[in-house]
Amino acid sequence: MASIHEDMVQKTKMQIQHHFIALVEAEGFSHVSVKKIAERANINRGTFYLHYTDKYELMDHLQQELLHELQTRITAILPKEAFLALHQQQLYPPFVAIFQFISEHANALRAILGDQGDPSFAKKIKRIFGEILLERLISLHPAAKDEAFRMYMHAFLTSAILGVIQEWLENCEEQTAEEMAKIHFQILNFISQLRTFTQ
Amino acid sequence: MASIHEDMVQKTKMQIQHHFIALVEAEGFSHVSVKKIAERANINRGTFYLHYTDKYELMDHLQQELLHELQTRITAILPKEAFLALHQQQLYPPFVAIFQFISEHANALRAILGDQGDPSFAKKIKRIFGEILLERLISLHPAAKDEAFRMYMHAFLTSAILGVIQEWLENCEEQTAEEMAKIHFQILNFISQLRTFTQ
DNA sequence: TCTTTAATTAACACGGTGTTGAGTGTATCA
DNA sequence: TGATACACTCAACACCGTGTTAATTAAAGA
Repeated sequence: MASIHEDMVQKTKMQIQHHFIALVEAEGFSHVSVKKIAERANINRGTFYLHYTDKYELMDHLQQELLHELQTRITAILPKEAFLALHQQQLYPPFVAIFQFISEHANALRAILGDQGDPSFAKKIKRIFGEILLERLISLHPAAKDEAFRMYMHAFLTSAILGVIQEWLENCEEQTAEEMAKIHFQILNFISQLRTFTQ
Repeated sequence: MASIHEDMVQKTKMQIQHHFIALVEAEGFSHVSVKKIAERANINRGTFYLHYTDKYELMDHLQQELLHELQTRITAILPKEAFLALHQQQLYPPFVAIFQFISEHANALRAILGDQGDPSFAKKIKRIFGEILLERLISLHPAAKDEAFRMYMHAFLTSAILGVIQEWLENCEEQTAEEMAKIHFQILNFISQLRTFTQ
């Protein structure tokens, strides 16, 4: 086992994935062709087809890896503790960890969530955010019995969170993960004071 | 003037646009080909190229029309009056008008903003929402001097608003434009009460 | 040494692209 | 009524990326 053949396969796959990400980030998924990937990765076009059937399957594979990693990190968040930290103006480490993960995979995420990316991936991320984090929160509201309200509340908050992440990625992570967590807290504070400012 | 030739051109362009929208909604922009458009619209493929150089130019044209219409409707909103209406639990007509416009062009917007749509269009809409509506609001906050905070606050709110619109489009507008305006108010109320619920 | 396996190479049919040149039908105008 | 202007049709063209195939090379392990 662990033969050099398997190592070779892994190495080739890494090559393909790396240059695929770079190409999607630069030109957008729709303009990426198997031919270009092969040229950049210095492999024969036929070799690509030994590992993936499609550029679509490759994208899928990449997305599922990222989603799975994200999911485990989001699951680690305990809403009560998170809000406790918010009130005490303290950073909540599992929250920071998510921004760190995003920072580590900024290239891939920028490619998928960027201007020429895949809206369906954004939707999957929103679903994960929502299922794990928001359901309990939203259900506290009296209007939450209303199916429509829950649905749009969900869309509002998950889109907002993802929007901030996308903005961060676009700015090439000029802020550190800690700063992003702080900014999120500031935003939540601002929103909860909206009434004061507009009266 | 107003010759029958010009009428014919208009009719053909309408045909092309209509079937283009239907195809993008059904299969996603990347899977739409000029060939398919021509087949559906019952025109010769060559005729398409008499009017547009590309499927990309066609998409661009469609987007610019929608953006321009949206912009005029958003400009009609006066933030002060809007928030006055919010506090008085009243509907603000220019706000409702925007949801009506979206409803009227639901097919095209679903195609462009949907799962297989164009993320760059979403970004353009966010910019319009932000430039016209949010700048004055955000600048009221003490932390607004911080460039980064303004930027992310902007991303947060515009993404949230657009997210609700996208959810509405996905549900094939089961809610009326008035209901959507109400739901937006409910959401803002909920957010401003967040502290209460989490204490 | 012989086998296994990843990758290479070149060729193939297929399908969409964008362009061309010749031709059709209809409305406008002299 | 006949000329002409114009939108559109039709068929053909070279071009490019796709996905598949069969034959071949190179390197590792038994």
